[in-house]
Amino acid sequence: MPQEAFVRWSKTLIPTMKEVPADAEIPSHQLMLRAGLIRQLMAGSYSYLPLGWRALRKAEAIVREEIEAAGGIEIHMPALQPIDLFERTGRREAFGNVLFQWEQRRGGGRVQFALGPTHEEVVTDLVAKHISSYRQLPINLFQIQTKFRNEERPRFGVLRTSEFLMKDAYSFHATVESLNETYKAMYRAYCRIFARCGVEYLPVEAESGPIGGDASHEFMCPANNGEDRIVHCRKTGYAANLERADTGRVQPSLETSADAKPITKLHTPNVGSIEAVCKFLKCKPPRMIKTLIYSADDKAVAVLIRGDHEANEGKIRRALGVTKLEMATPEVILQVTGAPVGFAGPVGIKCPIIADHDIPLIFNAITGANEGDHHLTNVNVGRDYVLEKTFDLRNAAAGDPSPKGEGTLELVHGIEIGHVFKLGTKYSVSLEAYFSDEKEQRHPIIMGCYGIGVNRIIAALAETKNDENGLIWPLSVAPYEVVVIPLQEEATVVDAAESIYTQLQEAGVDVLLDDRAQRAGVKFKDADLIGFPLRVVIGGKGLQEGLIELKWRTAIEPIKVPVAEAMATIMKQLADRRAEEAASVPS
RNA sequence: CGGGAUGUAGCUCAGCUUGGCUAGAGCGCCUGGUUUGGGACCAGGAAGUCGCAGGUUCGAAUCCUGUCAUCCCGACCA
Repeated sequence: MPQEAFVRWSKTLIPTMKEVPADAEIPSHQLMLRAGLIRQLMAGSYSYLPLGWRALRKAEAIVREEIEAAGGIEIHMPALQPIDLFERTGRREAFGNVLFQWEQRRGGGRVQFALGPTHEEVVTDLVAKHISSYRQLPINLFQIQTKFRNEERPRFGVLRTSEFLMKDAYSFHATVESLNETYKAMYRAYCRIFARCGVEYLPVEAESGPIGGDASHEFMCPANNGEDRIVHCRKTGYAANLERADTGRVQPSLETSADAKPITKLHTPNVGSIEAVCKFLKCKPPRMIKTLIYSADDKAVAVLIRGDHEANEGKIRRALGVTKLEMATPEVILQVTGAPVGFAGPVGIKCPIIADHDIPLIFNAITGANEGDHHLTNVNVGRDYVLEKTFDLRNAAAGDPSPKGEGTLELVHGIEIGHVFKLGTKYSVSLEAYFSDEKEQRHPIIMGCYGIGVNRIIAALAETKNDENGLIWPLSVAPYEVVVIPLQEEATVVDAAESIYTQLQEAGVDVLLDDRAQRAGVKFKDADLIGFPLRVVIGGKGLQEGLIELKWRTAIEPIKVPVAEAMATIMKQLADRRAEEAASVPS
């Protein structure tokens, strides 16, 4: 961070709040507001005040350093983009309402604009125009820039906003091997970035699109208020987005159990949902077979899922080998089941059936009777319905075996702070970014893309690193590393504080002087709330004994040092703490 | 977009059920004084078209209708 004019509390804008604003619910939002880091303009739009902006810029600087070390070349592309580019990649429709777009008069005509939600189109177009030979590849271009997304529902303070700072990098390659190499380098850079910022992170396997395999990883910060759900196995280290996670189960026996009770039809008037049936029959959802009717490439198919599980449409699509999958209409359901919605079951249904691995394990199951207002009980595999094999068709759940063969999965919430993705040639083909190889053969350029939500690094830190007194910053991204607090307004105290403050400033330490005419309690409370890593207190009493006081935000007790040794001690402690933080950064 | 809640001073909120004089409190802010190592005290003061519009009424922060905004749950989220 560049050296800047001395900053005194009284000359900057740090509007701390004693009370919790009514609109903020989660800790990061409340604390960032109370500590005076941000202020809301409207839903999903926040101003970054001096402290918040400083933290954000420090995180940004770390991101820039590491991406450059990984071979990234910084550019800056316009947020304002022609809608035409999104038409060409089909993403105008894919983004839908998320894309900010409008039409405006210009010259004699009308132009259609969009605000960039991300820059695959713009960067691919740029590369298409200027790269034509394998000799120019690979190249890795990145920028740190404001992105715009018309989120249907911005929420959680600064965690989900319609305008945010993103580092987006795009790599271009002649070969998949080259892509894999850059992917690995960026993956490593991401680990270093999050470690340096002091934010906990967990790389998880994510939906990978057309390339498959290990083509996509999300970097999650485990947090109770995170919007994403991930499964994690402590024993094997397996971690994946819930959408994507394998469950590690195997196909069970499809034979009818010997002591199966005879099948029985029950009258269940107006009781359609799983919940309602359970209440009516006084049973638990794991004994129910949920029969979901889908239209798969326009053909009806029944998907059997245990009552307490969630169907995973991606897995169903893959098991069926279809591209189009949607819930069937009530008409189709009536046709294949002979009953209104809510009473479907596998027994006697007039369409193909596929079942999740857990279905045959339900002994004496309860399911719809394919007849209005009726359910069947004691339904058993083999005797009452036949399956050739079973599939993994549902979201993983806590307690499932890890796909790595040992250990069990647990479910945790996470804040997505980064995403690396092997794109392949989707954008290069649609935007005609081709290169010629050494034999003059033309190929679409192979791409990777890599995003980091810089605001989310700060928000994730605020969300996960705090205590009842306020925020707790690591040195690396703290708005200021040190706050110097003179407790009285007597000249001796003020002079001593000014002296330390000036020396720290000259030594390159990021320091703020709390020169307000406030009582000690107010200054201490604010310092804790904001979470400056180190607090230097100069008070009349201590000064009489020739002592000043150092207190780390994370420490319980302060350290008292003679004035003459203060600078040396502070510098030493800062160096130690920096080394400590650096030790957690992977090489 | 469906469901729920809330809009009164910079912040937190009371007042609204049962309409009635000049709309209140605490914190913050300004002035003066006393204080001074963990969100001080006393005295005085500034600050609000009660979200907005319409309606009912002699009279509306309060009742009715509409509208806007914000928050929460859900749907959505390259």
